[in-house]
Amino acid sequence: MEKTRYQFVADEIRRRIVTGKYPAKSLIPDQNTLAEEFHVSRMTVKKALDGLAREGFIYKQSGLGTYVLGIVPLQTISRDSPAGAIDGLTKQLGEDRVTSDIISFDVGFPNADIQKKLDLTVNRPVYDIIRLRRVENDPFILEHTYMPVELVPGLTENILKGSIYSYLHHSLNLKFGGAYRKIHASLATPFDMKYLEAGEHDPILEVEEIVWLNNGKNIEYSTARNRYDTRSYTVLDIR
Amino acid sequence: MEKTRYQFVADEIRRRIVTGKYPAKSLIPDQNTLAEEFHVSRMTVKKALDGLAREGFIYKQSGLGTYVLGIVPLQTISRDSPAGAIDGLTKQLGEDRVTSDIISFDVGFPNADIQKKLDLTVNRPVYDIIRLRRVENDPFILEHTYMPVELVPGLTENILKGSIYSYLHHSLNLKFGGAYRKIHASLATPFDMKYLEAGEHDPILEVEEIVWLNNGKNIEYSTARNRYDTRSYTVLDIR
DNA sequence: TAGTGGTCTAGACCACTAC
DNA sequence: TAGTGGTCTAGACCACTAC
Repeated sequence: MEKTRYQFVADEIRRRIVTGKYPAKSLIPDQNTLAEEFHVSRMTVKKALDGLAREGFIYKQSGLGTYVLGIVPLQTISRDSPAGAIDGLTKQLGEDRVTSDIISFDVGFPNADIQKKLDLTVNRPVYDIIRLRRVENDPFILEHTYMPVELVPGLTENILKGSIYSYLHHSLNLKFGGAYRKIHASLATPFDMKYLEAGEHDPILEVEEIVWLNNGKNIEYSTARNRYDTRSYTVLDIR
Repeated sequence: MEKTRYQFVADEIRRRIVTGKYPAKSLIPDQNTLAEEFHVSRMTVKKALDGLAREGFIYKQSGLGTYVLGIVPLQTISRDSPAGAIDGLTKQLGEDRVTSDIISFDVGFPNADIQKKLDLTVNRPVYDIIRLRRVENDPFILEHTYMPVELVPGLTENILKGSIYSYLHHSLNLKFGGAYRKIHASLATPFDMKYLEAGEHDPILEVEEIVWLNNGKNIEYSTARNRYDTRSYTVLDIR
């Protein structure tokens, strides 16, 4: 797993910004100077800077130069979801802090809605999993997940108690392509009241999502529900 | 405003995907073939395809080729917020359908929280605006906006009744750099009940955001509140 | 007028995949 | 072994900015 040159350049410039060597609102050296310093072509420097611009570290203005952006007030509370959160709660919060109760774990043929969401025909079975994710033992997320059996062979209760995502990544060697999410506020159901210890009139934040692999196949349709006072969802939107 | 070559190529390939000339899940021609067809270099084709991959239209696999992604079930209800919505409600829904009631329009020195959110010192005045945005006359979003006066000179009630964003873009010629958003579910306040016609126990979806310009200056801190049954927030997250 | 970042080229070498 | 996309180069021309 060798680092490419543009990754090396991007990592180093990012480090200089984070450590204050390139202070917020200052101009960084121009692309030709950086190309000389790193012994790469200007195109390679540009590719590194393009990535940093997408991450929100810098902005480039043709004719003027490249500026360091003031760090966005990323006062992300530790339980907030980062923008690109696709790697599951366990990775986000650390393995020790997250545990999962399995509320139900079934297999069946998908109904019309799930067929559409997962892009499956009716005769392809899906897992139907409900878990309560706990953080330091407090109930945190009530997660209802559908996954095509054919893409996730060998799922066991043991895996469900830990991290599905780690199983997908490391054991099945699957790679994510992207996710489509929809965030709602909704009313607490008796289910929420029972498992999330929500009050009758507590609002619930629900994240509904479809996740697909880098080969384009849909791997998951799920809803994740939180009590309104335990979590927000954050998005960083550049350009 | 001439189109660049890679934009031309991207637009044409996007058109072929949308019209079905390149069907979902099929391989599109390789980069060399496309380069020949469009009379451009392979790097230019690659740049076009990189953009389409970020938009979620295709995925590329080294050694194999470039595939058309199945269209994500973008069953985006018309009132949902698209992922990159930064252009204001008026542009999103069309000028005819959106009107605004001005609930309050003040100027003052920013408190500590607003100073931090807008990266201002205390002696720089800010507008403090509360508007009720209506869609086809129904109350829709209760919007509380702070903006630095020095960046938005000449704001009037007339502008507030229409679209602030159109004023920023077309009259002041400002360009957005990005936004940081935080989405919450929260309890209805008496204010929500009065203006959004929310019931006492209706959950509220709140989008809190900081918007900055392409020169890195923060232009807006705002909260936008909706009744839970009128709007979701959607995010497309690639790779 | 000198300096900036954006675009574009023609060619090279690479790792990976399928056969 | 042939074909794919990824990376990288050295150089060119451009529009735009500041002086």
